[in-house]
Amino acid sequence: MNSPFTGLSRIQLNKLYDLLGVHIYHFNKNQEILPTIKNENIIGIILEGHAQIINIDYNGNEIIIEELFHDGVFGSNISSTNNENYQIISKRDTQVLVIDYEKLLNPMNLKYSYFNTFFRNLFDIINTKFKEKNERIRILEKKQIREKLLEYFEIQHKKSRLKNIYLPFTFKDLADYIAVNRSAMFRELKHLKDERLIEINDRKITLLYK
Amino acid sequence: MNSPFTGLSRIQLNKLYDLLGVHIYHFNKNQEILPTIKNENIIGIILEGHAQIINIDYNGNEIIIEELFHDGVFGSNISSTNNENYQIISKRDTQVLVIDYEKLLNPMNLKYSYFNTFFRNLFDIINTKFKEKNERIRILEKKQIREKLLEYFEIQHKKSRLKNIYLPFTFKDLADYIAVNRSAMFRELKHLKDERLIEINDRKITLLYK
DNA sequence: AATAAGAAGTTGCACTTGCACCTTTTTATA
DNA sequence: TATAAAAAGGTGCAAGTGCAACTTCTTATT
Repeated sequence: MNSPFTGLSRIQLNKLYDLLGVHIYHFNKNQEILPTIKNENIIGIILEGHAQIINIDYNGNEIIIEELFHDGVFGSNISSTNNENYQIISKRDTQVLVIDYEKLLNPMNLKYSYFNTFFRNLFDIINTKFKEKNERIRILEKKQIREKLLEYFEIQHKKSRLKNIYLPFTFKDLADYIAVNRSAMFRELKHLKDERLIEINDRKITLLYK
Repeated sequence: MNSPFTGLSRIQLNKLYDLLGVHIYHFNKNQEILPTIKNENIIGIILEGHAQIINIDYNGNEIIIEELFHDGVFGSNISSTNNENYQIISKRDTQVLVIDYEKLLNPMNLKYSYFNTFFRNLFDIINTKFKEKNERIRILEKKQIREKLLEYFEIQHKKSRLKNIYLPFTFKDLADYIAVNRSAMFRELKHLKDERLIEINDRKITLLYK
């Protein structure tokens, strides 16, 4: 259910490609994706590889907005990519499928069952992304680092019901994700450790209060 | 294009209601909407009135997540409402149309052109909301109040291309939106005024640096 | 295996912010 | 139109945080 192509046969997939007039682009490691594919509104799907949506503010700070892997969906209307301050960078060899947004919304498409399947999948994926954005906002709304961390733990805990949280990225990335200074975050993590609320082993965080 | 029902005739609308087995609920001012309508996954559309999605954290602070007016769309998968910390409150007499999410995603629906029109509209609305969330994240990521304000001004300015920004809500709401202390925000607004970067008249903010 | 690059971890200091607590002004409601 | 409630505006102070500047540890890359 996490792939936009779930429920489509190989034949249907080819028909879909024809219908939408898709293009497939190849990128090497550390290439900028947007300048190649961007013409007005598009939706991109990562067929293979790994890319990051990165925001660069006017101080030159880079913030990872989103990680894109196999079947990851991005686009001017879906992700934060319709702004000059955003880049998408391939982190290794990456294939990207590009669909024109206008072609996607052509009502004529709706005659074809394979399109409707695809569109429904896309709808579901975007809803999932939406939830993830809301999760992040819930964290960012918190005013203190401690509260942000505890909210992050809370969200992860509710997903797995486990006391252990395995960071899917580095602590530096976590600091970026909750939008605080890395050193200040470490200081607060130390406080939480000292108060025996958490334990940290590599990227495993154990919630002792759960 | 902002209504989920754009492009549908009255007859088609009734067919759509039948197909999706919708329910319409009425709320008076300051009633909680979710307890009445919530059973698992739903999508709600405000037919008339005004409601707010509100988050209440463990300190009892209320944060307005979203304002919902005529044709406003919310739901467990679309908005932040699938969490016990969220409430939707009607701010005046309000009519809400409720659709079961599972029924919405029934592939059989796709045979009907009026459904496909509706679904396409919904897709577009959710994409718009997605953009709005990303805008807010861009603000919340900023570490300082000044930077948050300037980012907020920047986003509003890019939309209208005007030097004047008209706040769609109170300054208190703005403080909540950018997730900072109200007094601290006022202090920073004062600094910006003193430096002659902005002027404030009621809810009109003039950007003197543009 | 050597070197470089990045992540993890720590600390002092200055600046920023949240918070509590005011006053004044505006808006809503009996 | 009187009264209450909410918003706007302001200030001192303590606490929290960003930032710079390190060291140590781990992971890539030649």
